[in-house]
Amino acid sequence: MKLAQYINSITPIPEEELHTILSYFKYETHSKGHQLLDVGQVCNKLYFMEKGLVRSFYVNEKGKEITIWFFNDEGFLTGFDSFFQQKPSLNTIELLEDSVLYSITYSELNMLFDKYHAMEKFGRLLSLQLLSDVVEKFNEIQFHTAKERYDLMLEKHPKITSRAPLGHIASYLGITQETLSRIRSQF
Amino acid sequence: MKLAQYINSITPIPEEELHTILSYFKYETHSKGHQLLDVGQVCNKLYFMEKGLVRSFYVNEKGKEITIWFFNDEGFLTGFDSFFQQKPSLNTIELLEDSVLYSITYSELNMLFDKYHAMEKFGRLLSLQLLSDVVEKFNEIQFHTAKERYDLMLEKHPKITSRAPLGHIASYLGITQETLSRIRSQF
DNA sequence: TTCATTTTTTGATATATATCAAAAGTTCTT
DNA sequence: AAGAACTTTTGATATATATCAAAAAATGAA
Repeated sequence: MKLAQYINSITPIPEEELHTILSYFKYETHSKGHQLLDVGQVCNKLYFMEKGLVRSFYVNEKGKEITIWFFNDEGFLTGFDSFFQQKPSLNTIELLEDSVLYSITYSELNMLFDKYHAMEKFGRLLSLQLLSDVVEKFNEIQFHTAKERYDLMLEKHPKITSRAPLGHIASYLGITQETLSRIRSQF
Repeated sequence: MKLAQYINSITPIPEEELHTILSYFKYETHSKGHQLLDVGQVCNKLYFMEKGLVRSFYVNEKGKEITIWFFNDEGFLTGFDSFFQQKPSLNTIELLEDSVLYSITYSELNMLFDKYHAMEKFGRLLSLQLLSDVVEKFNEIQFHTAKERYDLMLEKHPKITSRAPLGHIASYLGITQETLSRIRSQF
């Protein structure tokens, strides 16, 4: 199972503890278009994605959907603010492809954090990794031209760039879809 | 001591453990202009700031200093990437005012994480808070005009906005200092 | 397979902000 | 206190990207 490997690669967890931890994760599959989280809902689950493509977005004042992040690798995702602070979400999380996930609830996760020191450490290291990912994205977007942003995205996330719709990618990069279309046609 | 209160406000730590933890923090004062971290150095300290003003910046391809963050509240700061991954820093951390700090080394901190489950939890929650701060900053900057960015900064960080030089604020907001000067004069 | 819907492309024009240059103001040093 | 060095302001012009509009292409449903 990919999830076990993933956890162990971040920090080693004693066999028996890991076994208990894994037992709390529930296998879920959902098809394209399914919403894991909607605006106003309190996110109650942390997901591990085994396969699929997902995005988080919000609708701005002008009614336009702004994509905040994509996810397609093996790894954890959730409505971060909503989940960790248990408050209503400002964003929607939507599947862009049929996906395979494992989920754990907020209370189960916290129980495991309290029960196992190694699990708490895993949580700390995962948070630090998320932090570093966010900072990286930030640097890729601010201080770069539209073309540079797209090139960076092509380089760092080629799978997402080829699978997600142009409009979603454009809003993720903070540019209009017309501009992205022109950038693509220049090559 | 502000540091003890701060830690306890994030997660309660048993009296005796907290006492031991605090004993590892060293009081440091430095004057304006002092660099806590320079490019190429591996950051070895996590700082708690009790009083002062500090910024982190890098020098871009054109030789211009780009400010990444300011800090003036009571709270923790370090060269995050460099410290947590123990790799050479890409940024400089510089004091903009005489400051009062407490520091702990990387190895001491990790020793405490391993020794006390409550400390590990503190580390996890602190990382999550940093994550949420970074996401907030990101949203304030992307998708806003130069004027809106400045107004948001004025609103959220009035102390920094009045104490830091205009050029530093401009690069932090991702605009030129000429533009920021014009925004200010419009009021 | 066809029609309707959604997504992408192309074109013309507008606009916010950058860039370059120089003057004015402020702060630091001796 | 005077001069040097740095910071901020002001002006003129350039430019990347947005906006608005409509055509073309792709996708999905019946």
